[in-house]
Amino acid sequence: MSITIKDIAKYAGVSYSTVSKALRNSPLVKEPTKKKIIKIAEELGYQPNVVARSLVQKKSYTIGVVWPTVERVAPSVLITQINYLLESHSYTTLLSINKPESAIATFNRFQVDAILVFGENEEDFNPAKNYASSVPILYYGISKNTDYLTIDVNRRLAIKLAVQYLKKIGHEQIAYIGDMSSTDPLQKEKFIGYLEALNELSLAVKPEMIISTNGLELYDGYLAAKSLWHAGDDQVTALVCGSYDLTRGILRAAQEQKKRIPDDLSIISYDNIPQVENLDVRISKVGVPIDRIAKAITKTILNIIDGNDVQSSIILEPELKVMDSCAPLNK
Amino acid sequence: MSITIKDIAKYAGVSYSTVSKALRNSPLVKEPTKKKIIKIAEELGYQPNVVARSLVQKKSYTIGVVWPTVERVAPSVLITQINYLLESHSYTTLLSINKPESAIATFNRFQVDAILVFGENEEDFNPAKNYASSVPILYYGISKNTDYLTIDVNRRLAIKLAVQYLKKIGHEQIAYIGDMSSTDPLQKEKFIGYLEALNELSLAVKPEMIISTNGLELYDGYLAAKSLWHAGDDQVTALVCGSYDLTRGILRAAQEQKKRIPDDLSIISYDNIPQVENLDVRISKVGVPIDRIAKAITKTILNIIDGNDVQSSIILEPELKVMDSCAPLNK
DNA sequence: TTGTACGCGTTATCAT
DNA sequence: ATGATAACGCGTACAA
Repeated sequence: MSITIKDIAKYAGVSYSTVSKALRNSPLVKEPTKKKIIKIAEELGYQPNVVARSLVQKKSYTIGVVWPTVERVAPSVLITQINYLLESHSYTTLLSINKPESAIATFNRFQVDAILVFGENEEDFNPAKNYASSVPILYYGISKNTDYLTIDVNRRLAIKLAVQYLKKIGHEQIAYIGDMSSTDPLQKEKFIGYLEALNELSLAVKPEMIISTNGLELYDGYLAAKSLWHAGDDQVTALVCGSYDLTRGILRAAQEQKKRIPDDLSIISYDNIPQVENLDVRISKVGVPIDRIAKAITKTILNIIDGNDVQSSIILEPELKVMDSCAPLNK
Repeated sequence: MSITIKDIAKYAGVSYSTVSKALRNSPLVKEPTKKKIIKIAEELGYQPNVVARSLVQKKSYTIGVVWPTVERVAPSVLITQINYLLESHSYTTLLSINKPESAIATFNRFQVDAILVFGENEEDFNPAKNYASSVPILYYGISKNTDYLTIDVNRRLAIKLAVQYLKKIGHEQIAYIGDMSSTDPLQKEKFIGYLEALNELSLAVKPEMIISTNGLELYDGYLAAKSLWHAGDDQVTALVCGSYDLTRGILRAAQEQKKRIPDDLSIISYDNIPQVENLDVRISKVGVPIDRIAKAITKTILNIIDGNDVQSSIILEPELKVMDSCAPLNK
């Protein structure tokens, strides 16, 4: 049985409405009384009951996050940052790992102020289902065009930027390593970016320079890099890689094969996260910086809650950051 | 603005308390009225307001899970199962990725019925801090002995079982691959189990047969296995491995080195999860089966909520499941 | 069988 | 500056 403002009131010899005001730091309470009440509250270990508060305020200062794939490591950095940013705006973040439909229902019953849905493999996900929700929902990482509020990053353009830059510094034999095996449309987007870029730059598409991995783990990248070189053709001078973990694997393979970076091979990695620069070689990276994504999502959520107008479909544009892993090609 | 039982009452031409009873399937309401009310509720898309309900019932039918390490893949299967089991008991699971202290405070304000804390690297975690909580807390994966309610698996015995079995079928050169580099006490426990088993069986401890990885990823296992064989000593006839992902890497390395399993090498892997059997070779595994852990945790939580007596420190004992990856040693 | 009234803990409005 | 009181949505004892 936790203690309430009424307990504090009895203790302090004031009415409980005064306690409420004091704890909310209202100017309608005299300084000394306020001090006294706050002190008592602390002593008793008072914890405001959010349930009662949100009942009267119709606001819970809580954001529900639908997180159906705990298994996937990728967006975890993102959710961590969003959690932090929202906290600094005194919002609490709660996650549900249920299926979107039931998670959204849960959050509705909990009267959260907004719901953030992380996209997953399309199979059991379909925003068109139009989940009944009186709470505004923001979707992230949904490739489909929908009538719903979405925010996402431009993966296609990211890879294009990488290819374009490599061409600009003289490379023409540019390989791509990424996961095209899965049904994940997000991965496909990147590959399309690669193909489009080659086309626009009038570079030939060579099948042996396209390696599809069977996953997004380090080892998958390691294998892919080895198979790229196994062909024995050392023509490849530059490489675009679809994710951070794959890049790590590629570096390991390069080390093993005594390939020097960037002397023998220039590399640009997708995933604009700080970790990329902490690898053995400071790798060039492309994509929307993760903190920019986190900020954009947080801001959008707060806007939605405040009833401000928001674009129904926000696309974040990628940035290329060139580090040590790229060198011009001298023929 | 979501709709309430009052809206339904107006619509159905009854009082709202009748609606409340009908929706709770009370026998005090006539069947036809009940049917009618339920139908209307569905049509209007009524969602009971948990906030109001838990205020009056002092029960939210919600379990808070403190999940400070979204990044770690390991326990994600576990939380998924727990979530499912609790759901089938009509409890909702909510996660917080905040630090334990603030997550616990949050869940207290939300009046959850119980809190489940997943242990993490000890650094910023210390149950001795005695977080103020009027809600019962259950800790999982805390190695330290505390006064708090804990439930955990016996990792040390698990590895011992593996070593003992290998000895029984004739092996004497038994290697161990695991992560001893981190400060994670859970990993250390496993290693201690290995050493104790060797001692008890009067087997020599050979440093070259103990490979410490620098992580728990597939690639770490791959590297470890290679370095084990690189020593050129092919004396090792059996191997105990500290985790599922490491085992996957070891298998890859074995494939590459044309080592046959179990003919050239017997393997037992820690982590008693179904996935282990789906690898190229059906690997023997040891540990507490994940669904048994999930069931035990769920049951304990429900017991705590119902006010039943629970052991303050529950230890789950491991099982060894021998599959294709072990063969007797014929000298 | 159905309706009325009260309380859960809090905030907000009005009166003192 | 402080206190009394009505709401928020729901469940339940009690009255009808």
